Amino acid sequence: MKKKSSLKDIAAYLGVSTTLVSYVINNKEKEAGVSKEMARKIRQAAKQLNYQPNLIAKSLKSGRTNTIGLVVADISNPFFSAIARIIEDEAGKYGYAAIFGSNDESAEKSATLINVLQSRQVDAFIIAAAEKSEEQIQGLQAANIPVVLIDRYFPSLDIDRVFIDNYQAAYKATQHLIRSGRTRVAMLAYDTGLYHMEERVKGYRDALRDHNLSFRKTWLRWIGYRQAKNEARQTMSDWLKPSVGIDAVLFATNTLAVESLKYIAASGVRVPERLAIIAFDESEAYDFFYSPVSSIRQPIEEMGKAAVRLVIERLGQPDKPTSAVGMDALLVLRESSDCSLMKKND
Amino acid sequence: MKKKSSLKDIAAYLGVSTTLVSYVINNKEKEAGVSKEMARKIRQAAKQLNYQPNLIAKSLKSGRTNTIGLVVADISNPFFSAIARIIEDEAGKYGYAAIFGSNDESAEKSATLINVLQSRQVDAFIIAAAEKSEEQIQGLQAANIPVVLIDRYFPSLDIDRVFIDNYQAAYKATQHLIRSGRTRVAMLAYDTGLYHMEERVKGYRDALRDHNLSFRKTWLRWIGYRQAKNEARQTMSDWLKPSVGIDAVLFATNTLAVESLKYIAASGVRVPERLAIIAFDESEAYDFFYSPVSSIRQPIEEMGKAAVRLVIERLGQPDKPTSAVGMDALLVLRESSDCSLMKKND
DNA sequence: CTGAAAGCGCTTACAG
DNA sequence: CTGAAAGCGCTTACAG
Repeated sequence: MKKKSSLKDIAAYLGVSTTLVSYVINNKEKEAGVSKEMARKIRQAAKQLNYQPNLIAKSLKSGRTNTIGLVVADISNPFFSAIARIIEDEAGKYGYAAIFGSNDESAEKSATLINVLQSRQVDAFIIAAAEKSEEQIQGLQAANIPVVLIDRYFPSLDIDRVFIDNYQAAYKATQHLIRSGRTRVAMLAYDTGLYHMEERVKGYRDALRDHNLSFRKTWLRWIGYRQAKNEARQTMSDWLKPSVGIDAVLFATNTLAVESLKYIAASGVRVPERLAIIAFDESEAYDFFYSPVSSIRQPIEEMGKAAVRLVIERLGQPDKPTSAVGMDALLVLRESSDCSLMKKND
Repeated sequence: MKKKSSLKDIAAYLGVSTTLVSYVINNKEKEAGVSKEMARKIRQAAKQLNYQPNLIAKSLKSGRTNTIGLVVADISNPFFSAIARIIEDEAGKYGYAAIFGSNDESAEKSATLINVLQSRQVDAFIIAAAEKSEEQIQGLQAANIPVVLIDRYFPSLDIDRVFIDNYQAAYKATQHLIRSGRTRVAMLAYDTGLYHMEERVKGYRDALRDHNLSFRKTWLRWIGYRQAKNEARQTMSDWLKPSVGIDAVLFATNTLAVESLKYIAASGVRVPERLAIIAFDESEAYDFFYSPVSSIRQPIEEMGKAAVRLVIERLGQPDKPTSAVGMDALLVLRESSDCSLMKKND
C-alpha cells in the first residue's frame, strides 16, 4: 500500500518549502534561481518517494486540464473509433488526453454529455455534432470554450471545422454510376437535418439533373437513425421489385450500406450486374462483400490530425479567425460499381 | 462570453455564505437544515446565473474524480471499441465517465498511459492488459487503486477480472473441425506470453491430442502484433502449399483472421471445401466473407457490464475478496466450417 | 537562493 | 437555520 506522495511530503522530507519543490518539479529552477544542489536533492527525493503530480490540483490552480472532450455519434462505429484513435494519438503529442462520449445522434444526449464534459473542465471540444445541437455548441462558444466540429458542421455557425466536400463526393459518385449506363439510381440517406447529409443528397440530385435523368420520389429514401436496420431492409426490398427496378444505389453512410448489403446478399440480387453500388465511408464489409464495394473514402487521418491542430491553435490564440478546413473524399472504384458487368437486357 | 459562475458568485449574488449554497446545490438541505425559502432562492439563483459545478474542485476536495481509466490495445479495433461503448454507457449509469487510451500491446506505452491516467486521478482502471504489464498493475494495486482486468489476465495476480474460458472455446472449435473430418488443423496466434493466448493455443493442442491427431510444428504459427499483416499472409501462403496441405484453420483473433481472409479470398482457395475456418471474436468481415465465417463470439456486453460492476463493487468495498468472473464464449457455426461441404479427394 | 502566504472552487466539522 | 474557517495539492507574486 504505497502511499502517493505530494509536494508537501517531499518538502517535509527535505525540510524545505513546497515552493522550491514545485519549481524543480516543473523544471523552472533556472528562472527561479534554485541552487543546483537543492535541485538535485529534490529530484532525488521525488524519485525516492515515487512522486506523481496531482493533475487535478494543478488544473484547479491553472484553470486548464489538458483534456479534450470528444463527442461522437457512437464510439463503436468504426468510422468514429478510427477518428478517436487518431485524435488520441495526435492530442497526446501535445500533452492532451481525450475524454469521449457517444451521443447516439440525439441532441438530448449530446446536451447531457457536453454538460458533463464541461463540468469536468475539458479545455476544448472536438464534436461530431448531432442534429439540433447548434445551441449547445453556441453555448460553448459563448463560454469561450474552443470547439472544433468534425465530419458535420452547421453552415450558420462561425466555428472551426474539418469536413469533406460532401456535395462533390456524392455528385461524382452518382455521375460515375450514370455515365456507366445506370438510369435508375437511388440513394439511401439518414433522415436528419444535418448539413453534411443534405449536401450528399444535393450532390446526388444535381448529378441526376445534370445528366437528364428525371428524379423520382421513390428513388430517395430518408430513414431514421434508430430504426435504420429495419428501414434499410424494407427500402432495399421495395427498390428491388421489378416494378421499381432500381439499378444502382448510393449509400450515404457505412451503417446504411452494411445493413443493406446483408439484405442484398441474402436476396440473391447480383452486384454489380443487376445493382451497382457505391457507399460512403469505410467498412470491412466493403472489402469482403462478394463484389467488393466502391466507396467514398474520407481522409480520416488527415481529418483527425487537422481537428487536433485547430484545437491547439485555438487554445493558443482564442481570437484568431475561424478555420474551415475542407478536404476531398476519395472515390475508390471497385467491382460493385463496375458497369462493364452490367446486365443489359433487364 | 457568458462567464461561468461559481458557488461564490451565487453566494455573493444572494448575500449568503457559500456553505449554504453548497448544501443546497448538493441536495443536502435536509441534513443541514436549510430553510425552504433559502433553498428556493439559491436554486433559482443557480439557474439564473447558469451555475455549473467545477468537478475538478470537487475532486480535489473529495479525492474522487468519478472517472474510470480504460486501457485497451487499440480503440479502433472493433472488439475494443464495442467494449468501450458498453463501458461508457454502463459507467455512466453510476455517474462515472471514462478516459481511454490505447497501448498498442506495448508494455512501455501501457506504463506511460497508466501514469498519465493515474496523475489525472482516475478512481479506478479497467484494463485489457498488455504483455509484461504485471508490475504496472501490481503497482496500482499497491497504491490501492481498484483495477479490473478484462479479456486478458495474469494467473499470478490476485485481481478482479472478467474473462472467457479461452481453453474451452479453442478446444471446442478445434474439436468441431476434427469431428467433421479435418485432419490437418492449423492455428494462427499472436506471439505473446499473455495467458489468454496461451490458453487458446493449449485448447487447440489438447483437442488435437485427444483426437489422436499428431501435432506438427508447422501447424501452429505465432506472429508478431506489429507485423501481423505480412506474417499472416506469409503463413497462409505457406499453409496452402500442397506439400503442407492444411485443411482447417483456427484464428486466435479477429485481426489475424481478417488479414488472412483477404489473402484467402485473393488466392482463390475455396472455403470451406478446401479450407475450413473458425475465428475468434467478431468482425463484419465474418458476415461478408463469401463463405460466412464461423466464430467464437465473446459475450462483449456481459463482459463490459461485469467489468463496470466489479469496479463499482471494489470502490465501495476495497477489501472484499477478489472476483474472477468467467464466461463462456459462444461457438457460432456458419458456412466456413461446414464440413459437409468438404472436398473429399484433395 | 529560499520561504510564507494567498488562492484556484469546492466541502464540511464546528460554532453560534 | 446560517456563516467563518480550514483544507484538498498545487502555483506564483512577493518579501527577504
